Amino acid sequence: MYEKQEKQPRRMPESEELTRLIMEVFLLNAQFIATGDRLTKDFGLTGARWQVLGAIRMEPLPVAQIARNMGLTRQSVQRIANILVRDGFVRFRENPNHKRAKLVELTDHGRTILEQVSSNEILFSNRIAKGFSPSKLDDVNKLLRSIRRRLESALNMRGD
Amino acid sequence: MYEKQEKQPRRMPESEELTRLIMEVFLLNAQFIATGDRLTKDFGLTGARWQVLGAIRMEPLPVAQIARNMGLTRQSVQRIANILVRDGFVRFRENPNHKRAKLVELTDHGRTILEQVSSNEILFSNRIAKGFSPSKLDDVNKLLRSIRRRLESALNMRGD
DNA sequence: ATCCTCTTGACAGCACACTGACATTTTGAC
DNA sequence: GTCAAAATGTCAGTGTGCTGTCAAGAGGAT
Repeated sequence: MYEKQEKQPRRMPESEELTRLIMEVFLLNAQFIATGDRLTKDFGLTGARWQVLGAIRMEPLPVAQIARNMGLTRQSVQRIANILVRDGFVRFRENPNHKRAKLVELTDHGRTILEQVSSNEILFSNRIAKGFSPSKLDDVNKLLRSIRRRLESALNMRGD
Repeated sequence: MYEKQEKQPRRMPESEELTRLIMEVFLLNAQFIATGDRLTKDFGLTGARWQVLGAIRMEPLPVAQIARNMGLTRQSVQRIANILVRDGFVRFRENPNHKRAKLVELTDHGRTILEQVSSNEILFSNRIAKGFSPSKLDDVNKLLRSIRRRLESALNMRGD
């Protein structure tokens, strides 16, 4: 039917496994996001907003710094930060070191909520991870990281 | 400084590893998406549109069926499908078995482009996966899947 | 001090995915 | 056959992330 087969290159066995891994990562990523939303929605948060709160748990930071720490763009974090201010979890504070880059700081309410979500998250995470070998999980982490490194190198090489 | 520590529950070691795994999955997911966009953009596609094309490579399917196969919502796939029709990669065909659920079918142009992208993807994937043990990748897949299963169970249990 | 560069926040637009609601069609229980 | 339930497409709205562009601020070289 489709006679012009054009000789597709052969896919190596490890490449087939990688393809399955990609699908699994997509599904798992979706599940993690759903879980984060689920753990936070009763507190008037979402997964993304919760992550931003967590990023300033220790110390107030400017939006751009939060973005760098999280591997996101300034604009994405700015959008979240504005919502968090609107909803009272966070406030902007003058930055003595930089007039333009105001600090994002937890309000008392924000900190209280963050502590509660954290408690729930720890209990939930303990339950999910129970029975898995930490060293085996670490092996998985290392392998995933090495795949990611290869992808980053491959993409940054040629025409970005 | 924040004296009311409220006794946070203790996080188990395997839970700490799981937390790192979550971050790694987020980063890897982003990298996969970037890679997909990169492999397709020269052909007038995006990662998401390419995936839909791949879903009907073997046989035309209705939008809702594609969505189920890919783990997405009908509405998301419908949006992509409409764009693919607009751009000439795909057409809607009457479905003899179902008046409402039209079949999404590759056009000649769509199939040609898909073959080219597939060739590039196979070469790229072979290169990325080279040196990884297929059985080790399979182990990783299995572990990720089992984590996902646990999350799905945990979320579907209590008040969804 | 001046100039150039980088950083930062702000605004606009796009891609992708989700939910909710509605009408139409199909399916299945009766 | 009838009728309720499920599936399907459609429309509207939301959340999250991206890019690009612009002006204001900060930092460094001269």
